[in-house]
Amino acid sequence: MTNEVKKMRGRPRIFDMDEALDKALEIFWKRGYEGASIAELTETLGITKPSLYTAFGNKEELFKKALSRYAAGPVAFVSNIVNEPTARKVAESFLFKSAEFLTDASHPQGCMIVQGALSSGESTDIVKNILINYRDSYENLLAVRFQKAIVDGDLSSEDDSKVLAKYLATLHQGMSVQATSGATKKELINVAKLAMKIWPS
Amino acid sequence: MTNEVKKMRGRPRIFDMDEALDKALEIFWKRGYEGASIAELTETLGITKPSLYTAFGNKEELFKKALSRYAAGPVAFVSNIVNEPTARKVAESFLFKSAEFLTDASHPQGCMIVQGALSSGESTDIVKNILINYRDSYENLLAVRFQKAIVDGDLSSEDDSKVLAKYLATLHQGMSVQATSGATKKELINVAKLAMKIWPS
DNA sequence: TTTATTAAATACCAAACGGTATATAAATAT
DNA sequence: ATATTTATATACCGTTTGGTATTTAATAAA
Repeated sequence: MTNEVKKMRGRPRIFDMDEALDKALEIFWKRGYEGASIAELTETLGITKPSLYTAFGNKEELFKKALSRYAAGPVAFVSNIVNEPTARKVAESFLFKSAEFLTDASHPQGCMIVQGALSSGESTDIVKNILINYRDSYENLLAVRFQKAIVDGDLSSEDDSKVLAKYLATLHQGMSVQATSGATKKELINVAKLAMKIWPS
Repeated sequence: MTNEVKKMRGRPRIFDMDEALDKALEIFWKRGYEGASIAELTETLGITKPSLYTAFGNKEELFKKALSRYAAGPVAFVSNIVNEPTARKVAESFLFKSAEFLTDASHPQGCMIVQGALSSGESTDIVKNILINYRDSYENLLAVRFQKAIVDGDLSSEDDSKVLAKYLATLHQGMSVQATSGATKKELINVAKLAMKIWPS
């Protein structure tokens, strides 16, 4: 029916926005929000500053878009984890997939949502809070899933879904720091195995 | 014998270096290396830039000195933890004291050694590596202690001292991120309690 | 009292920061 | 063909960055 290629009005963009966004994502992932300079971004994307600004708004907007792409791409697996049949499988999947993902050599080590803006100047408070919300959000996803497991009888009513979720989130965030510092996949898997020994059922 | 007050040669320094270092430490702790600007540092210390530079060298030197002070002061307890009588007490002490320290309202939340320079520009690679070494160093302190515990019969020969140490270090680093993101002492203590359930002996 | 030494205060530096004004080029709509 | 729209490229903006040259003040040694 309608043509796939939209005929836009003005001069056509010379670069692919999604490809550019992927490159920007990699810079932000590696450098953090503050550590990624517009200069490095434009060089890596192969475009000029005005092109970057007309396409993405400003640095903060670009970061937000790269972050959305990160959430929908590399770490999309987290959202699916809650579909595992048991709470134990959810926890295992979360820890082991984290260990693998965080040390994967095909992209920067560690998690962008964890390290994107931890300690930085006052000017980055907005970005810092966005990342805090993301972290809270996936921790909450786990907590809700474990609460359901308690109702299902999969976990005991004496288990604390929120504490279990925070335990996993804490491990994930710690593993992210470890990965950035050079820890190997093997080491993190061993940590994950050990961590799973607390699992109640 | 020798006088306590050294009579220095030139014009006397108008400020106390240790007090200034404490203030600098707090800024670096809160902002990270990159996020702490010379402007904020001089304002907080109440001294001018040339005074800061003659007293401490440059930003990197000041950071290193603040970091030494941090290691010898706020987190000195970590070095003493290995003196606990059993491996279990070492682990408990490490996790519970971390939970308390990281959320203590009397100073910035989280650990400077963890968050001082995680993701940042290329120019901070030296500082990044210094912090990695600090983290490796205290993880190693724990590993050595647990190896001794294996020899003592306090831990089984089937336990892996390095994995146990990395497990604790990972939790500490994760708790640091949690503390910075607003987690309470109570929440982190619950995580620590849960984490201790894996303990082999 | 002079000299040497060290710190203070003011003013300044080049470079990098995020961001834009201006002009031009390339497309569609009329 | 012309007008409109949007992206490009070049050059520029003020601000902030970490760091200093220069002068002056305060002490101890000679």
